Amino acid sequence: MKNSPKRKSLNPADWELATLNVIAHQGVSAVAVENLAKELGVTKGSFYWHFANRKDLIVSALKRWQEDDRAVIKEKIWSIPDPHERLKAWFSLSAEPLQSHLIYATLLADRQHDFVAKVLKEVTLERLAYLQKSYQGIGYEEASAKQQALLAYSVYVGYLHMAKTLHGKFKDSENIENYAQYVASQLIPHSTNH
Amino acid sequence: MKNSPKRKSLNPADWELATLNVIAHQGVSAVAVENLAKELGVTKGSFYWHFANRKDLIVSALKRWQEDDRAVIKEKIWSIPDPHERLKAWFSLSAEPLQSHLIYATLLADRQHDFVAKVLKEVTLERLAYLQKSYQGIGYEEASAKQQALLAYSVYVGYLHMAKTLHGKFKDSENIENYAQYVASQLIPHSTNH
DNA sequence: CACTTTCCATACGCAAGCGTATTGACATTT
DNA sequence: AAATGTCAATACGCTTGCGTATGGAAAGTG
Repeated sequence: MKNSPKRKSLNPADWELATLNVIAHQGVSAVAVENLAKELGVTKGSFYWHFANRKDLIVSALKRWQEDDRAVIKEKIWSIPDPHERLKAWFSLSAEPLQSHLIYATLLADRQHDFVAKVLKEVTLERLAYLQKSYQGIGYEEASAKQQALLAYSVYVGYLHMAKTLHGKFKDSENIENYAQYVASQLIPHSTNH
Repeated sequence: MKNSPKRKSLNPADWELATLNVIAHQGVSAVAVENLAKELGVTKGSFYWHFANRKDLIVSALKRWQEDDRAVIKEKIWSIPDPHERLKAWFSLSAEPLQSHLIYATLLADRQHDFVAKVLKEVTLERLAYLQKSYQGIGYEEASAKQQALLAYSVYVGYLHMAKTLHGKFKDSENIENYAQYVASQLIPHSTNH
């Protein structure tokens, strides 16, 4: 995991990415500047040149994650015009092993920190709004679309945790693609308009 | 939150319950013996008489939680003979604001610690097995009952997190009972045998 | 009343981890 | 070449929190 031999100077992005990596696998509380420094092949002295303090780093990293994630979803999901296909794409993407999912799941854990809770709430509400819109697009009225979006999103969140918690018992015995198909079939009513 | 004026001697159970309380609201990593001691009106000296170390305390507390939770669910859910009613009761219980739910949700977060992961996996597999059995009881064949159980359980887990993440925006605007009803209607097929 | 158990207080050592201060190496600019 | 800016190393202080050592009070027990 070390750096390439010929090291150029580090920039904030390097620290942020390394931070997101730690968050994804060990949570926010495991973010330690001295460890990160070691991982990046430098010492604390470097860190405090780029960032004011630890919180500054984490907030910056989360901001980066939020923006990147928003961009990906915008491009891969919300760009799809047909709401039915869009929902299918959503469930499909949910099953992909992206680091972004890992981070989201971990943040759900670390929401004790207020700055985490803030980002989390924003992202969640944003996604729920889009899901709701999609369901409205296939014929649900506003209130029921809201409920259905919440249900669908809960499945997503639950899936993330199950995948981690069950570890082997899950990925191996059940075929993930299979399961994703099943979930979609249960949560997306069969196309009504074509 | 202090103790009653006339304090009797503390026993391990007192420490375990206080620990579970902290876990429910702030997570495993927030369990600090000196804080617990202060909360219980004593000092560390007392703690290390009852427990070998911090990990010992947490493991004991989790064991207690696991046993208590198993007992409650066994009594309130698995005692119901009709599988259809049993599933309804499950979703109903899931929406109740029990501390046990809080703890479960928090443990999902703190599964970085191997001893947490262990308990978590046990509990989850146990619950999944029972859910699967219930679905088989209403006519699902084994494989699809397994998938459906996983789906239903994911909704439960997702719900726990949504409730926390969305905070006000959830409990207020939407009626929880309403939502629970809706979820049940989506995840339990209408009774086929009566 | 002695004596032992049980429970707790006090004081200490120690490691992890944040943040600061200072100095230095290298590159860029003037 | 000198001066400045950029990035990093080293050393230090400080807090939190775990675990240990030891002594003491209260309650039971003979």
